[in-house]
Amino acid sequence: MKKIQIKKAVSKNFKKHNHKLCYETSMKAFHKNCLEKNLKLTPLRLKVFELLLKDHRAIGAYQILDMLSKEGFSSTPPIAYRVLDFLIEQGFAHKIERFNAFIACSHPGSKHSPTFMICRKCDKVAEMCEKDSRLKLDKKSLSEFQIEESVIEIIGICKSCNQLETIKC
Amino acid sequence: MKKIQIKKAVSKNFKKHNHKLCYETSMKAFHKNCLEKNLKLTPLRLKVFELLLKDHRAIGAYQILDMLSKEGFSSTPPIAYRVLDFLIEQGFAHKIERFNAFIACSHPGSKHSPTFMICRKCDKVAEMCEKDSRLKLDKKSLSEFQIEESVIEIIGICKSCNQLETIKC
DNA sequence: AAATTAATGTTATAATATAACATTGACTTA
DNA sequence: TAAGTCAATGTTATATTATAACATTAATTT
Ligand SMILES: [Zn+2]
Ligand SMILES: [Zn+2]
Ligand SMILES: [Zn+2]
Ligand SMILES: [Zn+2]
Repeated sequence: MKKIQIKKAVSKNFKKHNHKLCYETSMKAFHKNCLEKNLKLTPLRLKVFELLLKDHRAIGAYQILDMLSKEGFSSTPPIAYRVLDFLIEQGFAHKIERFNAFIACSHPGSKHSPTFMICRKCDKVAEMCEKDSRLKLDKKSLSEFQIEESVIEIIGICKSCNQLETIKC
Repeated sequence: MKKIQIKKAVSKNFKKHNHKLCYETSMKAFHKNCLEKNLKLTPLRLKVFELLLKDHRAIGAYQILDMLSKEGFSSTPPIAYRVLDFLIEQGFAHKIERFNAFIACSHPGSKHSPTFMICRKCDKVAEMCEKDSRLKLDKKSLSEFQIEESVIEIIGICKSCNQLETIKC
């Protein structure tokens, strides 16, 4: 039986959608990847990843610590930063540099340089897939600089927030 | 008499070059812009801009404070951050988000979203001009997100550092 | 000159992140 | 299985980056 995969644009993150499906798909991929790469999926790592998946919003390390504390986990700074390091290193999460905050990766499994769209009204974040975001650099620059990674963060207003604004007026 | 402007690629920032010329050109533009926009070019602002222009490297706020202190300026954190805010707001400087550090703008005069190439060996930074860096986003994303600004930071190894490495081997 | 505002000065503290070392628990391997 | 090893977590302390709030000074306007 063939799986039919309906490809959804990243902009769904900004709208109402079946988030349970998002969550479950990501969580399944997380489990699968950890198994394949023989990475230890500990309760702490699982919990932090769960928090990062909550609602397409980036969260700060200290917010994570608060939530860990409420759930009975130890919650001193290194606890959060170490798990975040692990998740980022393994390609399961990203840091949003602009906001010193963290979010689950939407295309997990290998390290990559993401492009984010970030709504400054609702704070929701969408990670674009590579084919939807291409940085075109001029030939000379490319020849003189060996690119290793990139930070691309687009800040603006998502359609939902924009429409709300229009209605208000 | 027509001015002949020899357009230099940003990659010059990574190489030996006539930096006195860089410095003077930028400083002249800073003075001119402040005059035109009726902005107060105070000793403090001038000094901070000067520091940011030093050598195509981004510097942190607390490094700036150290240097201000050595030059007899007051040097508590708000001193630096306020001047940096002014310079960024007016389009004379940028923050490199990835490193929480600041650098003079290479195309000053109006606010814009820069693209940086940053060498992780020598820490030198080059701000690309708009025509040399274009972010191509897919149509759907563009139609569903109103872009206001972007952070684009490319990290890698510059040609000079790369050659040094090769020679070493 | 008085009033107003912009810029700078100052004190305190918030927010983000890392260093260094201790403990625990799982996995080897003898 | 007991000893040894190593990865993960726990803990304390501290470093780094940034802002809030209010005071003073200098420039500009009235
Ligand atoms: Zn969702
Ligand atoms: Zn990703
Ligand atoms: Zn610029
Ligand atoms: Zn270099």
